[in-house]
Amino acid sequence: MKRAKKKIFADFISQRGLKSTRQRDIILDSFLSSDRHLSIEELYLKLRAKNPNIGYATVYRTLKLFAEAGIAREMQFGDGQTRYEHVGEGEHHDHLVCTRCGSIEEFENETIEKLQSEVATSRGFLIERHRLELYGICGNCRK
Amino acid sequence: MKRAKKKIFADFISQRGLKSTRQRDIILDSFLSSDRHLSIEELYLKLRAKNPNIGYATVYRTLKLFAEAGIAREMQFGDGQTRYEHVGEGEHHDHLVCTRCGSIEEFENETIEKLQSEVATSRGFLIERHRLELYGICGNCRK
DNA sequence: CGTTATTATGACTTCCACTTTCAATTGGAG
DNA sequence: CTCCAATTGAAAGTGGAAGTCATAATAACG
Repeated sequence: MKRAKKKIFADFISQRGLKSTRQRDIILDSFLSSDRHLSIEELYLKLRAKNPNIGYATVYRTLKLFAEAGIAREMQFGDGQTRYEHVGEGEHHDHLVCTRCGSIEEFENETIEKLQSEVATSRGFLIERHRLELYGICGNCRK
Repeated sequence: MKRAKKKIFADFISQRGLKSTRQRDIILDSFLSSDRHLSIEELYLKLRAKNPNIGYATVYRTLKLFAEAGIAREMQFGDGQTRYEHVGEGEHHDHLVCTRCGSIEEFENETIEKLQSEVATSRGFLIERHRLELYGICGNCRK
């Protein structure tokens, strides 16, 4: 899995005539071995712990590259920070966001997707993407 | 409807020991007679047309008050601006956001809501609120 | 290999949408 | 009418995103 994404990114880099650098490798490694839904700031701080001389702008730009390469996806959960989640193979999923501990779980539901398509179609609307988030208290916090 | 909301806000104001001011009245009027999903900036500009001496900060703070009073709701559609929509009586609805013209349509679908509850329940998650947005091209733009 | 044309990096600046501050003003209870 | 807390608006402050630019590093060529 990690190997596959590194391959994808390497290919992306060469196809675009970009360069493979130590920083990009470090950032990619760190991103791939992180929780899903990391913010730029969080990844930046995590990286700084081991690499005191890596810049915020580099993390920011590299994450954008990951998104362009298709191995990451930008997300907004209303906390004012952009978060990046790992992208599987074309899969899409929705989120359960805990308003107490901030944890983010994922789920998929085909029936919901189908109903969404129906709503859109009946209005002549062509869906490009969607977002569905349920905010509340997660199982852990309710115990 | 407008009358009812004015009443709600008036009650909110007095319950909290706040004051009724000319600015708040003007802003409330303007908000109630506007399209849904107005950004602070949009409402501010609309107000300035008639009242050149009303401040951005006042509009900003008043809109927050509306949200606290329960007559408005803050929304984010990824365009970097916070929008306020009118709140009906406890109703909730989802959105179709056109990525071309920026228009925002609303829809409701009970079956989807029910499925959401099922997903949450099966995970021990307690839903407080949710957001469902379909992004794409609206019927008008497709013509 | 060494050179060179590019691209990447990181410190710093700018931008933007709020958000807060503060001195002057204004409701409204008594 | 008085007095004081609440409000206002201009301006300054914030935080995260995005841009700038001189320096450093990489890939490709000779």
